[in-house]
Amino acid sequence: MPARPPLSSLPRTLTRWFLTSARELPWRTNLNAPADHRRDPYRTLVSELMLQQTQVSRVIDKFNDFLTAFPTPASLAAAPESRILALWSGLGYYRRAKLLYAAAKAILRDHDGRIPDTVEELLTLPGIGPYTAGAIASLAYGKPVPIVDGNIARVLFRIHGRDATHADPRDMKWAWDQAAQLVNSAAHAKVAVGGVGVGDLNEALMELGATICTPTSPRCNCCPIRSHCIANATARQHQIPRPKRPITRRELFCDTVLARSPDDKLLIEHRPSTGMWANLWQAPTLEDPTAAKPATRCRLEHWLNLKPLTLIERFTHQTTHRTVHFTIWKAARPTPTSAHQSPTRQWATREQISELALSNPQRRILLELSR
DNA sequence: AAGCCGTGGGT
DNA sequence: TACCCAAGGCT
Repeated sequence: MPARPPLSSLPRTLTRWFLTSARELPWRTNLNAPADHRRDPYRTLVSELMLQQTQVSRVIDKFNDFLTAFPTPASLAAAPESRILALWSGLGYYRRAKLLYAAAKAILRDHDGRIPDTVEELLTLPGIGPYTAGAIASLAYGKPVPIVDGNIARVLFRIHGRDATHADPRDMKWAWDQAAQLVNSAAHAKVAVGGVGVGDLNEALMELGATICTPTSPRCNCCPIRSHCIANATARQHQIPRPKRPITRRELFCDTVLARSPDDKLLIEHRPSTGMWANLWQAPTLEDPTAAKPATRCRLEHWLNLKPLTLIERFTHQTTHRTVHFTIWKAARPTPTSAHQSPTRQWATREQISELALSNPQRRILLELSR
């Protein structure tokens, strides 16, 4: 077996691979610019928030729409929150939209509309934790700071052949230390002579994890740093990292009523500002956390003061922590009377509804099942 | 500090 | 199919 090359040569090998084979993504704008101006900080901020726990393929269209609507931090900070949430529809983890909005306001108020360039300042902004702060500082500003996300942790565990898991804080601490060592060696070696910066090393590590060093079936034969990798040398790439312990999903029953008025409007209501799908809109939904089965027709008719109701569809919707059983009911020719009104309930056209913030199941209910 | 927060790609 | 888990952060 050939000896592994010194780890000090890894940053150069990796960044060279990255600069020649990186995917073209809308937030990677100036790959030919100097290393500390390669990315626009605002585009980096928005993309990093959208990319938290979310795959690249899910983000691209949302990112483009979002930047068309809010091209600058000032335009974002000045927008109504409802519009921001609407543009986030379908992305999931909707709290991120609210936090990004709060961050934009703080950037206008405390930083003169400029995205901060230090980890310390970035960490004070809502929605920005250790990973995102380091990502903005290094990717957008070329600062020599480490970052560790799920990808980079996996890559580092495998390179070093460490029997580790993302769930163990000690393993993650170790990964941050390793990432810092790599960044320091790259900064000292002044990889930047060729216009390559520490940001490129960080992004290269992520790109490798996302495209080559994937969780299951890594493509080791395409890997530019295969010769550095202990997991590959010992054929343990499939065992590293160890799987997280499985989560148990709670069941939730949602009974949703589709009510269409004679003038072709649908009844909608606003969800509370906490919990799942916070602040999103939905067709009136009875959600009983203690129920083990759908509500009875009688209870629903009484609840909304609408009858008769007919059952038109059932489906389940999975989230990370829940299995949501939807039962969809249709109200026969309701008239928009005060009986159905409440502070959070109103009638709206399909066109209006299509512009609102909706969860994916409610989008299906209100815009597809209602046809 | 463990649970919570969405959705769909990949296998 | 069912299950893992993704450019995490907040409470």
